[in-house]
Amino acid sequence: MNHIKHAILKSMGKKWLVKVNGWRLEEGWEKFAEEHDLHLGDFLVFKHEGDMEFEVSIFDSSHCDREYTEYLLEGVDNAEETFKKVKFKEAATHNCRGQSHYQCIVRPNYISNGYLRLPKHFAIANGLTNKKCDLIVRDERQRSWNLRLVAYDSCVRVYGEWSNFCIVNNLKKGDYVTFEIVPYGEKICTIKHLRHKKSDVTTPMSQTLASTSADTNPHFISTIKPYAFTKALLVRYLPMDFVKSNGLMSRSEMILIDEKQRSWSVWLGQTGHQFGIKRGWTQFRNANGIQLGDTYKFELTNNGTIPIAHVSISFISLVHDYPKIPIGFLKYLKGHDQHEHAILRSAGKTWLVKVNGWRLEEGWKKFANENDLHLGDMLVFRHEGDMEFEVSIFDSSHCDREYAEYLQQEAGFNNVEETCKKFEFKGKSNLCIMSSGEALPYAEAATYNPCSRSHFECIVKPYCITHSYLRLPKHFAMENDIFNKKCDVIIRDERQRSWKLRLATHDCRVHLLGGWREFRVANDLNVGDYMMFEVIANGEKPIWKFRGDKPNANIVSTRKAFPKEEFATCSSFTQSHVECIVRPYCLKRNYYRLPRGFARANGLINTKCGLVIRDERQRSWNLRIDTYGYGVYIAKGWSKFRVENDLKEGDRMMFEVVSNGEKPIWKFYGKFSHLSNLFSVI
DNA sequence: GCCCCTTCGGAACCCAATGT
DNA sequence: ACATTGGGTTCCGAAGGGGC
Repeated sequence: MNHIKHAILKSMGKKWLVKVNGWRLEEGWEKFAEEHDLHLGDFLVFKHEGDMEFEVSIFDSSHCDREYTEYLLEGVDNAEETFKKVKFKEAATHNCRGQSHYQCIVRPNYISNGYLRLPKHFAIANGLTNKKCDLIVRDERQRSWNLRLVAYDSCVRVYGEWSNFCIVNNLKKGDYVTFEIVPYGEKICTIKHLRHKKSDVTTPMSQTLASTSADTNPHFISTIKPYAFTKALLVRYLPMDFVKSNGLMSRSEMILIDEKQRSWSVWLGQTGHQFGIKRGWTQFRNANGIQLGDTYKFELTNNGTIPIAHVSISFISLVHDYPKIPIGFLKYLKGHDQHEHAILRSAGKTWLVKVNGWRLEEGWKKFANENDLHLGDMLVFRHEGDMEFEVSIFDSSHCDREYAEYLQQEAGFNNVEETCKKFEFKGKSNLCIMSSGEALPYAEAATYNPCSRSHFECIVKPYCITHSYLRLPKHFAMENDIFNKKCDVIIRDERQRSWKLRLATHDCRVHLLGGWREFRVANDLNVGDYMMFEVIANGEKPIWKFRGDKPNANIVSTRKAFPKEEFATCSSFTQSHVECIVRPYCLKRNYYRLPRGFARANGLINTKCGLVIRDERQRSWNLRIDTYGYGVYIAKGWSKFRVENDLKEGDRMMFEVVSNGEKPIWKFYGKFSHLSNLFSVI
């Protein structure tokens, strides 16, 4: 395999040549990703067809093959032909947003006002400005509402049955809803209500979480016991060997990530000899509809100060219970609802499975057992028509099970060509996931070294709080080619939450904005706090990792050496006085730069003239005032003055303008090492 | 359904410190 | 002597929110 330099990716009848460097897809991959509009959370299946040619299937958040989804949008109604292409996957993913999507948190006035206001960018992107037209909103249950879209006052609003829509869909303050524009005739456009769910404080709208890792983290599998339904304050016990082996006894807080990738903050604590979740469990249990007897996997994915655990239930139910065909896929099976059975095919064998209300029932367990399904396995169902599905099974090695078994038998295989014929592997479309510590291919994970990646460290400045952006260091911007680049950036924080922010260059500086405030608040960043951003992937949508704790020695920015109260290096308390601090450059160079305000007030802008400075002991020095570019300086004679007054870095001094003629005369009030001294003089 | 005031986000500008 | 960089301020349009 090492000699292979290129791979050919095939999708939708087209081919892309991609450079292979070791085991990494490099040159050409970005083009492939761009042309397929890949998003974070999309899921790819690579089927090797020999000679490094891969047929790539792309799955998006609807659980359905992208190609088929696009086909549907075109309004084609040839069901049988279409079903030949249909696939769905049974795995948690996240949502991706495009211009035709609009996501918002429901505000109280959305309901009380009786209208919904659409953001301008969304309205423009979809040609809804300057338009008055009828509108149909269809919800997840295919119910329709007739609404009226009205644009005026630079706003686009939706009236009509909006109130009814809110009531029937039980929309409340804090819920978030997603709309997708679906073309439907000339004058009527359909905004399709995709979904709504309660947002919680730990899950801001902008966040989209990374998927869980491969099956390599400490975990245990258990069932929900009756005590999980007792009083909220009682401990929801964790197995003690798990607790001890992972050092959880010393922790008081934990983040649980559920299958919808929502994060939940819970308190840990001890009761007698038991240890477990004290607070927060009830909310987690209720929100996830956890029932007595449910089997679940508790996987510790990060064991930092605040450990992070992924709790999954439906993976297990795939094996022990009866799986349900995803809602998103049901619409593609229209016309097949009279079928009582489905045929599943895998590895050349077939299983007859009873279908009840789109749930796979009788026969499923046999299929699961005979295919030895395990927690974390992923299945891809390809509908071949007439409710016959070809099922591909992927295990935690990311390889098709059939192939993995072959590998085991043929350990140390040499017949690459023969093997590759059967080979399929899957990978997250986004390099972020591929390169994250947990999800790296194993060989790569072992050599993962964050220090080798491009990163920058900085301190939170006051402007970061008062303004909604962070300026990025120039060297970092150049190094990562983000100068003059306008794009989204995904930042994954220490709690494994992902944030979508934006990069933009203004005034020759690259800014991190569009969600900066939200990110800062959620990560409790305040003036003086340390921050480190590390580049994980640097494509069209860069992905960075954020760290808020300093890994080692103090990091002091050059400007940090002068705390906030000293930042106003010179502040003239009247036009004729100036207080100054001796900066390092004043010692290295033969000049001192005057504050522009003071220079302006005393007519010194663009001036070159002599200057006399007298001290309190009536000693005097002849100096010169000079103008270089934008600055006004005390130039010639400065060094002598500095030495004779024994000025050192950090010393404060004050000058008073005595006369302002052709050769100004200033009075020097000596140096003050401390602010208090300065005040006593004033 | 319309209007108007407030708040927010972000682009542009100003200025000081320091690098070359 | 000029260039570069970083921190801070100002201004203005867009969005939020509430009254009628």
